[in-house]
Amino acid sequence: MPRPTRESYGEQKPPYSYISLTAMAIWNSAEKMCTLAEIYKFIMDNFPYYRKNTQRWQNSLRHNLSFNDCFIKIPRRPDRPGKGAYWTLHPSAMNMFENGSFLRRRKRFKIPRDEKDAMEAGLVQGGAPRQEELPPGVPRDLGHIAHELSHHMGYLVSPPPPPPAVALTPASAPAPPKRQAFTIENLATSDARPDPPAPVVPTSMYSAALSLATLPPPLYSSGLPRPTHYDLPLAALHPALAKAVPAAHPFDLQPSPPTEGEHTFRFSPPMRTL
DNA sequence: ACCTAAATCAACT
DNA sequence: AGTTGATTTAGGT
Repeated sequence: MPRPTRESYGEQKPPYSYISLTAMAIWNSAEKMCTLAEIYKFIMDNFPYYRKNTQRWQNSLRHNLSFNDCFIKIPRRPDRPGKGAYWTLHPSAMNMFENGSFLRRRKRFKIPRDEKDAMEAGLVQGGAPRQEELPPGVPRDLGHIAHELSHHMGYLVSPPPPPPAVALTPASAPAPPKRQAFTIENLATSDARPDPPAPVVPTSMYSAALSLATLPPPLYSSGLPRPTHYDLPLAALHPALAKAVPAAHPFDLQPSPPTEGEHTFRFSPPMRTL
């Protein structure tokens, strides 16, 4: 039996929930976040089944985005005009499919009330999850998901990030890499050569960092003093990722003095004048 | 059979 | 484009 590929479901409904499909679209995107239109496109491009009934399933998909706490809406920056906000995954939602089923999670992901409130009120501090909220199984589960996705879909990673939301200093835009297999390894490292034990990268942390970096000024200045930095719990940061992030983005991402025994990284978005 | 996540329909913004 | 509620369907045990 041939290995299933992204096209192998044909007109049949793929064994993925809308949540799974949406997560795939987000993971597949270079910046680990995308617009509704991009999510639609990803699904339709890859699953012929969804090329019809669009009114029905797209309504359901939107319902999912709003209803599920695992999806976070990132408002579009004014200097990045276009339609709709960006959607990304909540950093703590990475073990959603730990039971190996992409049809139904063991439990619905809900973020705690207080965190939700903090997010809505300040958003700045709330966007960075506290270390202890990350379930221990995160790395393994992420690896599992990536493996599943590449197995089922024969996935290809999209081209490199376009100029990120933050103003770029790029003397050299990274050359468009060849399309690579959709693995955490390839997401994390720019050179194709794996480090020995291939530790799994918490890409969710990368998302969190990027999410903060792309917060529009109104959000991180609303009512609050504008922070000069965030201390992010990038506890398990893969060395390759640590290198990759500053390469693509001009902000500082450096180890800060460990507080309370935990590793955090000081993340300083570039200051912009409004 | 039961529990509850996911899908659907739909009104409202 | 996004939010919310009500209701039905169906996955997992």
